[in-house]
Amino acid sequence: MFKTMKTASAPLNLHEETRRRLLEAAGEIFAAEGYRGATVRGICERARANVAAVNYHFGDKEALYRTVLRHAHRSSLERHPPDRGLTPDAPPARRLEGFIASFLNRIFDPEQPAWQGKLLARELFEPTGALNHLVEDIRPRAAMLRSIIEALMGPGAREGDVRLASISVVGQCLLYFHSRAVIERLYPEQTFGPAEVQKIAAHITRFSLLALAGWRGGRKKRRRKTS
Amino acid sequence: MFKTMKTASAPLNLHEETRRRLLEAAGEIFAAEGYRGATVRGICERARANVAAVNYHFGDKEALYRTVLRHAHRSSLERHPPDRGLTPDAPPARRLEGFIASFLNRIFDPEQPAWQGKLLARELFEPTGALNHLVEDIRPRAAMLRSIIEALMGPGAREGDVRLASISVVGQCLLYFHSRAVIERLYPEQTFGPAEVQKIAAHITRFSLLALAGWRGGRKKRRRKTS
Amino acid sequence: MFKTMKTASAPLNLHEETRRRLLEAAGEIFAAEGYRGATVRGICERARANVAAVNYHFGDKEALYRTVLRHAHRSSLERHPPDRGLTPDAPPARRLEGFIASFLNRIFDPEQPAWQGKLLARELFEPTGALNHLVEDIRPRAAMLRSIIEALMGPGAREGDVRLASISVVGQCLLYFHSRAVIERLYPEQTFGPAEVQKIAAHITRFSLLALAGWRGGRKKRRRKTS
Amino acid sequence: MFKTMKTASAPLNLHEETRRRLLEAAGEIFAAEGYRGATVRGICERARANVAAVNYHFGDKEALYRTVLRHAHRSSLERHPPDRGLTPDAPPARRLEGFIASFLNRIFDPEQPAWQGKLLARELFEPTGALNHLVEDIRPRAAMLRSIIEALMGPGAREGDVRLASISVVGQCLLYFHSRAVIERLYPEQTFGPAEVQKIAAHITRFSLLALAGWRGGRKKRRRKTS
DNA sequence: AATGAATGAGCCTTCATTCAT
DNA sequence: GATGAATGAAGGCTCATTCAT
Repeated sequence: MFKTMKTASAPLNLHEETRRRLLEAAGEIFAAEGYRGATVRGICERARANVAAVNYHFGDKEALYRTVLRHAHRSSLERHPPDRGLTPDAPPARRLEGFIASFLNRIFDPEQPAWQGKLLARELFEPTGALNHLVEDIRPRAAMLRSIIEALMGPGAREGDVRLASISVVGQCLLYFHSRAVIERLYPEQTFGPAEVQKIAAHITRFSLLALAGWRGGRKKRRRKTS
Repeated sequence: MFKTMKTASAPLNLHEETRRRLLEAAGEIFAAEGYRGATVRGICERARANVAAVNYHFGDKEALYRTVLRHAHRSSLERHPPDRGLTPDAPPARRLEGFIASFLNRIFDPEQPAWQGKLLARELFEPTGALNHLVEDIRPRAAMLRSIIEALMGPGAREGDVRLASISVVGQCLLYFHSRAVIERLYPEQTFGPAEVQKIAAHITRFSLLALAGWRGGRKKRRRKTS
Repeated sequence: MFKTMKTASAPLNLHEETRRRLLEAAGEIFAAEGYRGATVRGICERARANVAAVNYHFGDKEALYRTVLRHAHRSSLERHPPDRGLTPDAPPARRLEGFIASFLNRIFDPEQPAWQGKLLARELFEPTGALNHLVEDIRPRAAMLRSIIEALMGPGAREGDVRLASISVVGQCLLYFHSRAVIERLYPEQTFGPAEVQKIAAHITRFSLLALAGWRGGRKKRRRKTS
Repeated sequence: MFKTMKTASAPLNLHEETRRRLLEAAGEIFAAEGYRGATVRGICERARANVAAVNYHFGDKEALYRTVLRHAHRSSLERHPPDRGLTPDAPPARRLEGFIASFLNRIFDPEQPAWQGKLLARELFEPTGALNHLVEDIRPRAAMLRSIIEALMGPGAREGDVRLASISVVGQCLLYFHSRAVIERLYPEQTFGPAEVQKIAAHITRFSLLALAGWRGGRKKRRRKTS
């Protein structure tokens, strides 16, 4: 009985363990060197695995890359769910606040391995084809944000405006993701501890809510004007 | 002396001409394929030069890359001055509009080889030291934007708020630069011709102006409240 | 003794069954892909056996190949006896017809796994010693053909002529075996269904009988001339 | 002057010389090991060339193979032209004799490197795709043979019969090509010096002419009968 | 000065084989 | 006895670089 348990768990664990090590090593190297710059040999070496391990576990280099990318994005999403536990019937302003806060927390999560962000940024800026798969993971969140913004803009909001506004919101967050190095150099006194991140989230939320409120008001006014 | 004159006359022109063609070809290919993806052969072919021309003129591939980067760095901002010719005493709303429009036009300029921005952005992933110089070029533009926003926020604006607001404005623009690939996949119907870019610029301007106006109003209200 | 009985009963059947399946699968794949083109994995997969089964049952890939070759060697001629059941006292023309038809049917037999002949033929390129055994199997059939031809050529036939004529007959048949690929490319409309094969056999038979008849007649004529 | 001659001829010779050595080495190794069994590394080694030489001179392994194959076939054809200098208006019997003799001389040419025949035989029996190109070289000769046979069969010859008869003629020759090893073992006393080859050619010619003559006669007779 | 033929290091991948279970 | 996860040697090919001219 002991034996069967052993054969049923230990080898599986070894298998999974090797796989995990490969993913970890691949993530770091892909992030540091890019897809083409990374070498299967280097990844296997760092993972203390055989040269053929990548092909054995994942098929080929590209499949490994896709897996790493998805893994990074999903683990990040799981640690900071974009809805923050708020149901769709919560007040839209609070939902927006939750969305933005979770977004920023994802970006600045000190627990998340540094390579995950770098890897995602690389793929967003320099797509390799794996982006197509990744976008499918992004799509539902984009839809969620649009529904929040639609609620904030009011019933008469045009689809195009909702879309542009959602991009405006995301853009304010993502700048800290893509251009953090520049911001840190422009404003060295700016730090990104939990308190500061919360402040930034509050700012973006307020900035966006004000814009959206004004939009709604502006539409009304303009309507009155034109009518 | 005779020798240098010889090398400095007609042959030098050819020499320089080849060098120039190499730089241009390299820029386009580096931007399109990335550093690893670009091949020396491909660059030389497009520049109608010899296979050995890169090594002959620049030493090796990496030196060529650095030179291209420096080159791009120089000429990037000349075509689209951030103030769009507006003097500092123009109305701040118009100055903001000019800033945003010039920013977006730079990103989507179909004339300007797209690679210049791309190459600069690549520094964010693979800092080679050029980033520090780059930031110095950015600094005055950031100051200009802050001055615009300060004017829009009113005299009582806190420095931190101005800074965050300026980041909010820039973030809305830069998203189109960093994550264009994602946007194109999420919204395939979205195109980026001159008319659309103008629409986007108008949206960002309006979104930001509304937020800033609300901020001012909000501050007043809150002051009244707190006082 | 107990032990051997154990291995010789039910488990042995499974053992032998797997071995048999491996041989069959190997034969088909070796014939289709060649020795180098065949993969141990592919063979084991088709045989629904473990990856290591080949090494376990046969030692290594080459030993499997040799075994398959020997196997094919044995069962090749049993299905199409060269005399087609005709007794030696049948008319020689009919015996020739039978010989040729059986030869061609062997080549084009859709039932018999094509690989058997192919594997034997491969010996011609990569002699492994099996060729000598193969020739011994061929020898009696060659003798039979010569006796048929001798009968057709008449009593005065010289041994050298009989031999060359027998080669002429065999050559006409074997071309379809060795150069089928070329024939199919030169004459794409040519197919090799049972009806066509029968036509071909009839052609070769007629062609050969006419030649042999002419030979006999020619000899007579020439004798008269020279006498 | 001497210098320019040197630079204009020596490098070219070296280039061509390397190419030639590669072809020679490739021919031998492809013939011995087959397409898959041969390695680019091994070929380059034997040709005392760089590992990349094959890709440099021929593009890839397959292109090298095609070139070698064609080269072997064409050089063989050039040494023994199938028409043997006979014009199409020569008597068809003489043309057939020439065709067969040149075919056999090609097969038994002691000057031709042994690998050329082996290589061709391999490709005929185990096509790799290069055969499609090779067949285009074969096609005109097949047409030539058919025209000879048509002339011998007389004006009423059906196309199908002409084709089968041409295959019969070629088959008689090719047996010595494909199955020489078997013949040598079956009839050890048979040698293949120039005199014997001429004898064989004479036999095949006579055998075929008799068959074709009989065919013509047979047709006439049968016509009379059926009419 | 400028070329382009030639090089060799190194990449991804495949595959027969092994070994612990 | 039989498995299948894991190995490492080797293969074809690419590409930056060199060197004789």
